[in-house]
Amino acid sequence: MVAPLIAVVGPTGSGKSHLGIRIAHAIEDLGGRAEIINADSMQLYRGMDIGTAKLSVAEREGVPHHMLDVLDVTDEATAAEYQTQARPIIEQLQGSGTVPILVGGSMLYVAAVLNTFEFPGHDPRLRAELEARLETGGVGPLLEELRKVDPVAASRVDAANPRRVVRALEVVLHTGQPFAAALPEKPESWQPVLELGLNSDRANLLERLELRVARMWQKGLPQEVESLIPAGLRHGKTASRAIGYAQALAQLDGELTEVEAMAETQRLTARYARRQMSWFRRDDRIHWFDYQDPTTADQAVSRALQWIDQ
RNA sequence: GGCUCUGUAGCUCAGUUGGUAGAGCGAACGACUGAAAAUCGUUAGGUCCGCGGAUCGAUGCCGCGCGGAGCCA
Repeated sequence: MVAPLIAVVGPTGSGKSHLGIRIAHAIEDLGGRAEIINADSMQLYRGMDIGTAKLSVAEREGVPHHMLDVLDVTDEATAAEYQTQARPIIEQLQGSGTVPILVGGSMLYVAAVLNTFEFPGHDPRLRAELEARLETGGVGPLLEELRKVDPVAASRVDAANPRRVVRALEVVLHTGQPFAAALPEKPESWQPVLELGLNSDRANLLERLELRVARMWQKGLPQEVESLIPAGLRHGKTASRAIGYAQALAQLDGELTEVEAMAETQRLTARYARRQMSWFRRDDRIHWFDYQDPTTADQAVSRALQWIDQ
């Protein structure tokens, strides 16, 4: 009997982690087993706890968590790598009758697991070379070259987005195959999944996020960041850009005052939440719940139990 | 009290030798498949501090107010 898959998504600060725990406990109460797979790109990093709102061991209430603290701050996190690691864990749990609950808000990471998609090849050296060329010559020449080697891809990529052009060229030059550069109309599910979404009205979410950031500073985010500097936080390609961490670093360097660092973090967090929603809104598998509604947790839990039951 | 500078989008500021205005950031919305807490696109915002004057025409020139900054007494 293969256990069914559940996912909890939504913008930062909407309470995904706690809902995940609630659902896991509800399953345990019925004699089943459930474990959580983190789908937050920044919670992958060891030592990044306060700024990523990572659940402490106590807060996990005995529910096993996977894909947490698996990277060093100097490692680069990528959705493709995440996909290759998270999927086997999910399949393994399912094989042993344990319900996997994917919890996280990193849009591309969630999609990489939930949708049928294989990332085309990657070549770090070629990538670095293309990025260097972008740095010196701008997108123009790169777009020109892409036009020569793959006209179809060139006409479909977002020409104004250097990152997309670089990736398209990387894929074509590395694989020798044309690059699709466009997604299928309708994403196909990797396997059946119950996707639960947590959100509320934006004004309320913004209020919560502001509080949350202030609390991160109270809990000592700058100190956490300082302790990660010897580990190489400054040199991490992805980790050093994490919202809150970059600002706390700037504060430590005297480039921002504490007030400015917090304000900047609040601003970026709000913007991030919006982008998350603009991504998740398109996924019509998601059943949305309002975190302000006191019956939400119960409703979501019963939905999950129903899903497992069938 | 005197002198100088200053008041333009939510914020910081450009600008118009007089023909009713723009950029960055922010906001709202969207895209997105090996950096996604990334990257990129679209749109909406303005009695150009107020009143009066000369002018065909003022945000711009002149006068008088009001607000802000600095210097001198």
